[in-house]
Amino acid sequence: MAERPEDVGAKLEQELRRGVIVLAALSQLRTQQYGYSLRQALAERGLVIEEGTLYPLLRRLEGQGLLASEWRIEDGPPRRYYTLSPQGEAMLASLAQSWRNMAGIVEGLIGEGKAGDEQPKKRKATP
Amino acid sequence: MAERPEDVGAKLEQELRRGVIVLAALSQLRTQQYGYSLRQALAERGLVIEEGTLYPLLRRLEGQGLLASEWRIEDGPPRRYYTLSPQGEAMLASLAQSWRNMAGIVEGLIGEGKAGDEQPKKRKATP
DNA sequence: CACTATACATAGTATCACACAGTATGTTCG
DNA sequence: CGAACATACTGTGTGATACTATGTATAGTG
Repeated sequence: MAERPEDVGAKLEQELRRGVIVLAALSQLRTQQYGYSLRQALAERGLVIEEGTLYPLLRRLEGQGLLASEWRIEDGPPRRYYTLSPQGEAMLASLAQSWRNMAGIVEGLIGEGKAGDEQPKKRKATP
Repeated sequence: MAERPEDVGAKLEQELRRGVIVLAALSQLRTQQYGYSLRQALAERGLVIEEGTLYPLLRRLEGQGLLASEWRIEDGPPRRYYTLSPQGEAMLASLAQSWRNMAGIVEGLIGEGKAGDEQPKKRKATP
């Protein structure tokens, strides 16, 4: 079965989003949030994450010690509020660093070749 | 079992790399390359991809019609050379666009909160 | 009360990077 | 020559995880 190109594109874009999700979530949890509000905050900024993705993610990150959570009751229904733990902050800093590094590499990759356009280096047969 | 933080970090970084791999490979295949040389080219630019990842990836991308390949014999052992197909070029352009969009979002996310630091918007109870 | 938005949770599926192992062909050097 | 190493590709198995779909419950609204 030949896959439709728009499916392929969607899948690749999803993969692109995938690696970023954790970083995005952590970055927003510098201020305390509950899951639903976090999801909306991210969506507002252009990053849509499904509920079935976000909630398990938050539990996972908490299990890894990057987040701390507590139930709280205020206006509406009980909500589970999350914040960065100290390790979470450290991880966020580290991840942000990795991201910037990665972004630099990718920028270089997709930028080059427009001009330049050198051919692939042939493995030297007789040095 | 508590996961060691460096494992967690490594895994997250890997996830970060994951989404980028296809884009990186496509970007380099604007010039014809074989698998091994592609791997080296990417490694030189700071993106290390395992063989067990890259080779299947190339076959997959070819299966999706994004790449064209041919065996060729020159100096050394037979090598399978890959290049972008027209659809591959289109996909590369599209993905690069997605990437830039994503990069902008992430940049905004990790940049904000340093200053600013507004508290989480409370869902208005009475709209 | 029915209906919608909010809020969280879980089971099941599919995808995919990587580890690991294997095959085979150069190249180098004692 | 032949042992060791780099090159070049292939294949299997596994673990992690994003998403779909579905379920539960509460709060506000007509």
